[in-house]
Amino acid sequence: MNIKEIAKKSGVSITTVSRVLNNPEMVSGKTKDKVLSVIDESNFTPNWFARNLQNSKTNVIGMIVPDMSEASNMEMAKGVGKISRGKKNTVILCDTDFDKKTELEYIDTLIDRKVDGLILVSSQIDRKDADKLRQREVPFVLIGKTTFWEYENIVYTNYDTAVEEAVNYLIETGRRRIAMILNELPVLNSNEKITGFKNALNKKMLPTDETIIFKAENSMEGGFEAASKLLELEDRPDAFFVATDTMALGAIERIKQSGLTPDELAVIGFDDLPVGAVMEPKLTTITKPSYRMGLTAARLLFDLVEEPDLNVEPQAIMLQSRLKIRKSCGNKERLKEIW
Amino acid sequence: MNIKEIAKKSGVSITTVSRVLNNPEMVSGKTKDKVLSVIDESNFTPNWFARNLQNSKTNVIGMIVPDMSEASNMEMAKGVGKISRGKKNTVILCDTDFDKKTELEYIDTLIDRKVDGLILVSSQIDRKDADKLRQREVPFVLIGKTTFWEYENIVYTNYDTAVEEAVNYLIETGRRRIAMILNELPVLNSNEKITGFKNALNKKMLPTDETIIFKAENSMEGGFEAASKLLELEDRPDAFFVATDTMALGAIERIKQSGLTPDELAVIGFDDLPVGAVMEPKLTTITKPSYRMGLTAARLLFDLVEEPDLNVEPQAIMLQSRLKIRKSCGNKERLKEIW
DNA sequence: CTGAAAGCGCTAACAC
DNA sequence: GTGTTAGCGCTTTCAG
Repeated sequence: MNIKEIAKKSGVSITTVSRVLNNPEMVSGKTKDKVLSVIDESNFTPNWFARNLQNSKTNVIGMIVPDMSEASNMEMAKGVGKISRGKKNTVILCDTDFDKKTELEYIDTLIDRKVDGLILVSSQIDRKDADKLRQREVPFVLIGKTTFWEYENIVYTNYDTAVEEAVNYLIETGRRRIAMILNELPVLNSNEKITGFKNALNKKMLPTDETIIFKAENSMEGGFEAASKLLELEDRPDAFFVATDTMALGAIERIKQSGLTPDELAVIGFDDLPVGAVMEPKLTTITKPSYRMGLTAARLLFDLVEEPDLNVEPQAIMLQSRLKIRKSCGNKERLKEIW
Repeated sequence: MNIKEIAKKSGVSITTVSRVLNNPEMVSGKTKDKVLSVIDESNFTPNWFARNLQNSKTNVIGMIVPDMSEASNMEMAKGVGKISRGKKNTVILCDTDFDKKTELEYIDTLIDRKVDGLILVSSQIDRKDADKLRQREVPFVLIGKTTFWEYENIVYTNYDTAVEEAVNYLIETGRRRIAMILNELPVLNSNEKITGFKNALNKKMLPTDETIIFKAENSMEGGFEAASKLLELEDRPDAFFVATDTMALGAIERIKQSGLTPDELAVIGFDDLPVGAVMEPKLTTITKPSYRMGLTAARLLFDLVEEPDLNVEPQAIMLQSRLKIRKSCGNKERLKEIW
């Protein structure tokens, strides 16, 4: 079923059918109705490829994430999907498994597919890659900072200051030897967390002890093992800042085995996984507005797609992460806990 | 940059260029090298739409899931992505938010986009929809049973007998009044779990008490509230079978508040979320091979895509779910616990 | 308001 | 081995 047959059945030219589809206001009421009814009963939809051969928009956007099994990435994807659906767009979602080469390959494939725009989450591309991307004239929006984010369209959250706030809280509630358990990937995100961590210590004139900053795999096992090593230290820390809730779950499990209480050893995580609210002790964590970051990034992208000439300054939009204090830090007396 | 320019630069016809791209064995070594080098330095990639206008394969498959934030769905997606990537295919992933209308819309859009095949997870389509789909000649594979799965290509797991096994375990360890907390969505999956539940009771000649089968929203809050109501019953159950781990987390939180121990009130969940292994008490649950289901479904789909004429009988592939016993059921003496 | 005709970039008969 | 040419299904000038 193609436009030609529709034209024949309706007794008009293919041009007219095409216009009914694309510029209905140019067609008289009667012919329009006739053509529409024929289209309807033949249940015809125009060939997408033929259409796009003429180089209009494809109504497809690409989204690349490092890991689909990370809940926060999928929250973002839901946000993006929400907006896209409203715009009658589809989203191609790709998972790079944290591999930069894979990311670049996906970008190529997607551009081949002539996606109208790209959303890159925790991207590993560098400035050169970004410049190349710009030459290809595909608008793109980053979620999460990259090495060169200053003049890009980007939606990010304040990993650094959020961590700083958390560590600050630990210090203010009397902790003096604070260890960090850090996810290795994505690198940048991890670096930012370190920065926040050190800033907090510096500002309070506390020494930074690099030997109690542990890198670990972002899994419960990773957290468990890192915690094990930290607990065996002679000069045992009195608090852990753990850079992801997933690792924090493992760390807490290990701490429970050791018999230490939150008052003896505080733990703060990062991500606000739902489970943190029901575990024992409930996990103090940092909550990040993933879904809203997805919404925001998609809206920004569609602005770029729809008005490519507007040529506004690149937008850097920061959405706030914030500390959620729960029992895993002890201090019952000063605790207003939130589910 | 198009094939014509490449042809001119290489001093050959466009046909030859096309052949270098698609049937290199038909071209002599020298011309091939020449053309390839030109292609390379012009960094040209053939227009995907023009190519697909001739109706070959698009190398894109569609995958539709009810909810991207469900971990098991994303495990499946990872499995599908793994296989697709090996086949140089891309995957369009869509989230229906459990809405049948949305699912049908996505199916239409994807077919419009001429995807080579479709993977439908926990699909809500009925036999009529499936027949329509078949008329459109797009191969599809279901993951998880539908209302009419008998003669379809499908990868599923034994929700019913897995639940039966779990409930059986409860009975054999002395539980007599077993309540069920059930996710409402996806409906079919939920129905199967009920079947397994009732079968277990029937086979042991225990009465089924419909008043202690509670439907709940699949969230921790849903589980928490259902558990609350169940705990207030005069004739309090001595075990909960909770149809998802997420709800089980909420239920256990509520039970802990009540002070009851696993020996007084056993809980079994379903899904084997990683967190179940570190919570207190560790959650007895049913583990489902999501990733492998994704792999298997994708392999099956590509078989259909690559050999559409083979016309083999539809394949129904069952991958086994199994019970993982941990402390949330009490019975310390008979427990071999697994992380 | 409508139609004829020229492409869009590529593939695939069909010749040579 | 290579080139000529006719489409694929649609949009878009350009003429009526």
